[in-house]
Amino acid sequence: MPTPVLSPEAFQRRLLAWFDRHGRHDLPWQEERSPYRVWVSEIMLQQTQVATVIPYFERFMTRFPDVATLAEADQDDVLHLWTGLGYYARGRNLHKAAREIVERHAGELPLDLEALSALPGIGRSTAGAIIAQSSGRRAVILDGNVKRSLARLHAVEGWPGRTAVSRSLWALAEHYTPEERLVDYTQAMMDFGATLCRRGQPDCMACPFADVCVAHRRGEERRFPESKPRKALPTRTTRMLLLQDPEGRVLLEQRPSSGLWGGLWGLPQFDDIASLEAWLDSHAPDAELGRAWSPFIHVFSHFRLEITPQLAHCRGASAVDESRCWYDPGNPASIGLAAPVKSLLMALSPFSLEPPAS
DNA sequence: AAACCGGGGGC
DNA sequence: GCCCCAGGTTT
Repeated sequence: MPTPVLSPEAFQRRLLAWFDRHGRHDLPWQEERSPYRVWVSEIMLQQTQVATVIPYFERFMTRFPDVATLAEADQDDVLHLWTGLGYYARGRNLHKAAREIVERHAGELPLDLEALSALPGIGRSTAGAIIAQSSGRRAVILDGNVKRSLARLHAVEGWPGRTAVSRSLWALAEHYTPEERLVDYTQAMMDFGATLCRRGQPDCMACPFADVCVAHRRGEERRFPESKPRKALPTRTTRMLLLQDPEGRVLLEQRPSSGLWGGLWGLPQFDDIASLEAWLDSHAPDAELGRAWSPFIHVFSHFRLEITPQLAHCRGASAVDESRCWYDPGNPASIGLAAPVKSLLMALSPFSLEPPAS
């Protein structure tokens, strides 16, 4: 664990003094603090800011006032009230967990870490928040706001997604967590990160920890927590078949409507030369392989595609259906083409003799 | 355009 | 057990 900047008692004293004056004390789930209300609010807050969540929370509680009502509801009803919040998997998990709570826990949220985190959609931090907020028992939280605050306060190096960094932050969170006033303490930690130790503009002038914050003393508060390392783009490889008929037309296929190049027209694509040849055997038995052009790279936001164009020639035009057509490079039809396919076809046109540059 | 986020899931 | 991703929004 990084060296704590304060004793737990000093940390709690400063934080709670700040919270009493500047924290949020009138959120809907702060009145009538049942485990159920805290749970639903925590799930909603995982994905959305407080101001947006409030009306959704109110509607949800009116329609599903308790675990049993939620468990009995149709999933569609639940997702209907979730509409606009996004991340529907979490709405589905909430519903599924309600049914498990009815079946396995007699309709009451189990207030221990292990049983809570076994429920779908509830992990270590959310389980801690539910326990602390609804029972006042000691439990540790580490959501995004807390991670950011602790990382700055101690200048914890590295991206919190890394196991070692996460372990350090959990250890610090554990170190500072008090035995008393857990409801206020956990709310204070979340509020502190959300409203003062913000990601973009931390309000260090108003911060009760400015004198001990390592990042602030170094003038580097914006550097923590470190962001996810930009990974070098992975490279995938593919072969694109340029099958030409005697008139020089090229066979195109329409791609599936979703996914990469969804709905656009492209060349038949294969992972390797063997599957390309197998495809030719069944679709154009008279075709003869021509030469392969040198590979070139097409860059996407999340990967690089190394494309090896493979020429082939056939005598007659083989079967064409709704998702196949013969494309004349000298007289191009107006159809949507994937960018690298377009440059390949232009390279085939009578006015160009060379494959595209890489 | 990129960062963000707790949990789930793949390996 | 480690790492990556989904899925919308915020910056």
